[in-house]
Amino acid sequence: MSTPVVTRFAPSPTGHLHIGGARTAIFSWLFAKHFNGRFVLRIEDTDIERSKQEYTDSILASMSRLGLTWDGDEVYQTQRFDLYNQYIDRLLDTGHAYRCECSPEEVEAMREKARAEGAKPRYDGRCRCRALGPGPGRVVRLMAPTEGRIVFNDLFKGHIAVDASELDDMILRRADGAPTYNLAVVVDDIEMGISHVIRGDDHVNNTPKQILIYQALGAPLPIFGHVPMILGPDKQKLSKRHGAKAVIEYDKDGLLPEALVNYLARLGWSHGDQEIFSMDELIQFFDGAGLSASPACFDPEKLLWVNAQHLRAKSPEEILPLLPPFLEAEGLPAADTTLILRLIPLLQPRAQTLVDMAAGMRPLLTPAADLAYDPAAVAKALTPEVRAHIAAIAAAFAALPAFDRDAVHDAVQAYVESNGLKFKAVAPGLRVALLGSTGGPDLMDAMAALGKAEVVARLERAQGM
RNA sequence: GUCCCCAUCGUCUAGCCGGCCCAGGACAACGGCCUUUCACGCCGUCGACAGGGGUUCAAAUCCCCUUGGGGACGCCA
Repeated sequence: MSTPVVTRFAPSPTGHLHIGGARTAIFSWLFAKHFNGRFVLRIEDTDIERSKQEYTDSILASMSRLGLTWDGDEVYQTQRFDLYNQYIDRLLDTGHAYRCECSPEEVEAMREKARAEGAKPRYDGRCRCRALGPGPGRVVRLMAPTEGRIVFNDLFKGHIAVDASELDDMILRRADGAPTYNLAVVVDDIEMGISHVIRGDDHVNNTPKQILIYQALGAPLPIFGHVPMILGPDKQKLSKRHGAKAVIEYDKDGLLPEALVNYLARLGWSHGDQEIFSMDELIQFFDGAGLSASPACFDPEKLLWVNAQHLRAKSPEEILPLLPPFLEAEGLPAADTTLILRLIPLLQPRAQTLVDMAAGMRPLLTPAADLAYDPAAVAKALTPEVRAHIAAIAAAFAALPAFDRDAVHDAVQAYVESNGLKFKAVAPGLRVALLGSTGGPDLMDAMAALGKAEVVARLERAQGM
């Protein structure tokens, strides 16, 4: 029996969950799900200055929203200082760590010196052999090996090697007694039984440092997998102006969570030529292979397209409950669910987002009396002659026993034929009279959906425009 | 500055233990078909192996250099 797969996502609650972090979480989650493993969540809140509860809440909400469920309760690092200190003491006892009393200023001077010499800025290890005991202002540093190479095989990037001389004796415990990030991460990943550390690319350089801690602790190494960053459309670092919004923002834009996940997963990863994936398919296909080793640019256009595909694949019943907030935002009535349910299929091929869909319903959901008419369209399509035809068609409609698509279509067709007209002669006028403008869904579908009374009312009102 | 990583159409990518690739798919753009409109859909066009050296009968595929991009160098995470 092979070791169970356990992956994790470890955000710091210093902001909302952005798409970069979400994408990392998605890959970590998919990997665990693919191998029937566990996926756990750890809140790295040791930076008390910047960490906020509201961000933790927001991140958890975003995770849930995306369907990235986690196993067990979240782990908070601030609650585990005792644990970290036990490990640090162990390192001290075994001679893998030592105390250092150099001030931050002194260390900075060392770094400056190294920089000036064209070397990597680092602490020079001057307290290594002093065997200092506990004392105010003293930190604990790792007794790092001075030579050799630290190598590991990254799940996504392959072989990575760094020379030990590049690393210095990193601080494990600060002067105020708080553990340092790298120490806490290693302790937690060991304690939580993480088998695969899947995280952002910005941590590749931390990995050799952490490996040193694992080795000092005599703990087995997990497998590391660093997922490449996302860049803005201009290849620059992703920033707010590129649409690098928090995950929750996409809800407001009318994006479906499964579409966001699909897009983000497909960004930097592929499975043949397939573009659209359900969650289940992603789990089935993502086994860690095929993830690109280079950063990818975020493309809002394609996100929209992916969303449109998911929107079209849904049933009207599935979309119905998602619509009210968007209709309200448009100032449209959301109460008539039977009507809305009939309208959804008409808008599905015409909308990329729920915002589009709600907006597209405006001419259909606005009561006849309030409908806005586009003057240019009225002038062009509603000539006196056409108005007469429309009046006659309205009368024919009024006499119709049934008002389904076929009945409406036949009625119009019969009128057109008996008057020696082309369908095209009345259609544009009918459209403007009905919807106020020239665009929109199929005429017959729209009329059938609106119902006889509403259609007749609209056609009559249009006579006065 | 030093170190690590990366490099196929504008973008996401397939291909990458060499020949099936004068490089395939998708988004975007453009053109056409369908059509009462707008869309959807369908068909088509434009468009890439960063540059230079090798290795080889043969390189997008292997090696080296250059260039470019990203990341990292904290008593932040």
